[in-house]
Amino acid sequence: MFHFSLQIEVVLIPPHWCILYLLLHVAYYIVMKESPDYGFLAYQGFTIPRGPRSIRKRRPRKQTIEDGQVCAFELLAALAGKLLQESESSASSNAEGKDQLGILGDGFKFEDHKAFRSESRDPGSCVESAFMSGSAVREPNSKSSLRDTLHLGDESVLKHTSNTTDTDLSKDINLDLKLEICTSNSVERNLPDRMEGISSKDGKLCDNQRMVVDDGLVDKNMYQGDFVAPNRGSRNVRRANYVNNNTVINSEHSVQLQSPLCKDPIPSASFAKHRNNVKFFTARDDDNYFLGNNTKIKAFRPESRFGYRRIRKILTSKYWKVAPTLKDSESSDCFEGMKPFYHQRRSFHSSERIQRQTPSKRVKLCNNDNVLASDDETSSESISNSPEKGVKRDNNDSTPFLLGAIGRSASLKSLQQSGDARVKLSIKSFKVPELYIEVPETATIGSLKRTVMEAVTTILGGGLDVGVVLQGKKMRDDNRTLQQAGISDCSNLETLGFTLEPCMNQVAHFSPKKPSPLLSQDADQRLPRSPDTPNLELGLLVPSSSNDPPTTKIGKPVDDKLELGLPLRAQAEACSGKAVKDSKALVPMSTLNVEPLAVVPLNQKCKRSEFSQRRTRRPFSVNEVEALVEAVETLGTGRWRDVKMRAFDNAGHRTYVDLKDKWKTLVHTASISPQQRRGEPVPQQLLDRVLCAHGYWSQHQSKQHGKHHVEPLKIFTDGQAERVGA
DNA sequence: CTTAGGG
DNA sequence: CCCTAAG
Repeated sequence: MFHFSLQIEVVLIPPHWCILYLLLHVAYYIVMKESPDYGFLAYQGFTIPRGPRSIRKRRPRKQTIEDGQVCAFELLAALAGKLLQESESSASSNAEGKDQLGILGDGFKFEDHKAFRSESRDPGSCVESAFMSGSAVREPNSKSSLRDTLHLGDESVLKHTSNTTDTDLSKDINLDLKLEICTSNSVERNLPDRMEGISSKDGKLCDNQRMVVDDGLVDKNMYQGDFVAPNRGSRNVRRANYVNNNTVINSEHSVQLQSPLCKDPIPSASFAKHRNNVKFFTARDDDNYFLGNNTKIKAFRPESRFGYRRIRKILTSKYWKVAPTLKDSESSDCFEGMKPFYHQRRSFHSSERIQRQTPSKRVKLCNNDNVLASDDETSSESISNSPEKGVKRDNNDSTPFLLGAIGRSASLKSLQQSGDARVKLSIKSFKVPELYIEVPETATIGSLKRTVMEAVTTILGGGLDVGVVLQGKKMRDDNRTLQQAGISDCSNLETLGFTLEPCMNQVAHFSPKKPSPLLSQDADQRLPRSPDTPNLELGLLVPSSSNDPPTTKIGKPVDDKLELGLPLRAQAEACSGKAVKDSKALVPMSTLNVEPLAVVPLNQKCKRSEFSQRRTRRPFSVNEVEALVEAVETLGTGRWRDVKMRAFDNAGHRTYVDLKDKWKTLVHTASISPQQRRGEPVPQQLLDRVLCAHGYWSQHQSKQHGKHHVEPLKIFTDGQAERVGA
């Protein structure tokens, strides 16, 4: 049970822009709760508990601590976010959004790695992978360590919202963990990994602290990320650099954290694969923090673009229900990449499945007593929140520790300025991908902790994408504007949720083959699919406050813009190149797709939309239809895969089955009277072509492979079809 | 994994 | 869109 929360600002993009930009100011806090109550160990079987049955039973954190056990793992993970802000228009609006996020600064605390070391007492383990909160470190016995560490509270949020300013926003991260214990398991390995970071902040948290994470699993290679933590108030940021080539950050405002490079060389070819570049940075001045995440995880088996469905399937149906033995060939396949991490039997897996996970409970960090509160509600949304459950802050305000639901609350605001509407929202928590952990029964609690930590760090450090869920539906189309998705509608904000999920590079729209190393898959996904869009450039990266030099978070010579911008642009270029290749490349559905999502009653969302979630509906735009028609005219109706590649190659969604289905409906649509048609009207001309092509290919049996090349019927247009077909 | 169809 | 049976 991890509680993970963060705050995100979503900037609405001008209507016609096809890019969805999210700027995430993310602070991660991960806490792992290992209280015996969990019963992880209790499970002998292969089934894994979905989550803590009863969190309430858990003992207060402090107690655990007292027991001398590591109560929680705290992890500061960096997550990347992309933000686009239009500088010009934003200028005016910035005033409002200015002090929005202060998350990182106060929210996190980094500790000395010494503490960690002290922590590692596990006989068998070399290093304790647990993260201790700063306070904890200092005062191991302190019960309130967590609390201190985390400055999470509604207050901050509120302040934030109110733009009061420097308030800290902190978030917690909730993770649902599944543990699988195999009796037959073998020895665990301890691979120390460490993440080190420095965070600065003016507030309560110690500035210049650094965090060291020891992750047994992670190899040096695994984490080759840079974590940049925002430095809000501190002038001096101290930077710990364990990484070989770390750059030092001198920026006053920024701090850079470098993720762990382990000294321990753990030879594993597989590790090489896991490289993360995580950037965690924030800008202090304008209060805009950017989290850049450049991570790429290959741990997961690459999924073909066409195959995401498969994964989905796996995740969704049978597998997820069955407690993950991972015996499944399929599932193992999916995760196979992960295995290398754990040499022997130890392994953890994370998958999208998580998202569908049901009844997982969320644990929230609580106040002074370090109590963990659980949120019973379906994991599905970060949306729902239960402030009431939260514990107060140390301030003893009665303010609930946790923020309200994501998007919910006053913090949301949309204003129309300069024609640019903005949506502001805060995210209470992120859902993190499910983790599968396998440890021997004989493993010690400490090793279990380490294992979890490893898994968590691996996941967080390397491969998460942010998912957007609206009304229980995943918003998969990154090209869609918030407006189009209906997010602009204030009333819907409550149903807006975010998830962290394993990245699926493969699904990325662009350069699926291999994303540029610089780019994070994250970025990938968020990039506008169509290069055509003039606005691409804009979108990318203009930091919300373009004027915020402070954002220089990156200590490197490069300024933040560069940091972010370059990669993105590069990618964009790549894309465009590709696009060029595929003349059929679809034009962003942007303008055409106006169809907002139906508004679903809030209640519905709770309804475990989490698991059997249907893909979000993405009506085909006219452009897409045209591309489809064109492709079918050329290729015929039996080669959907080819059609897909030809015209929708870079449309991450849109499987060939989708195309086939669409064609089916198009044919139907074309055959009915215009009055009976619904949805975005398809130009009659296109429908005519549909009929022509349909007729033509029906006769030519394009589907039959035996057939030789049938002439594409590009020739016809309109009325000529008949003739040709004959 | 693809196709083809039904739901 | 989903799901599945069939290549």
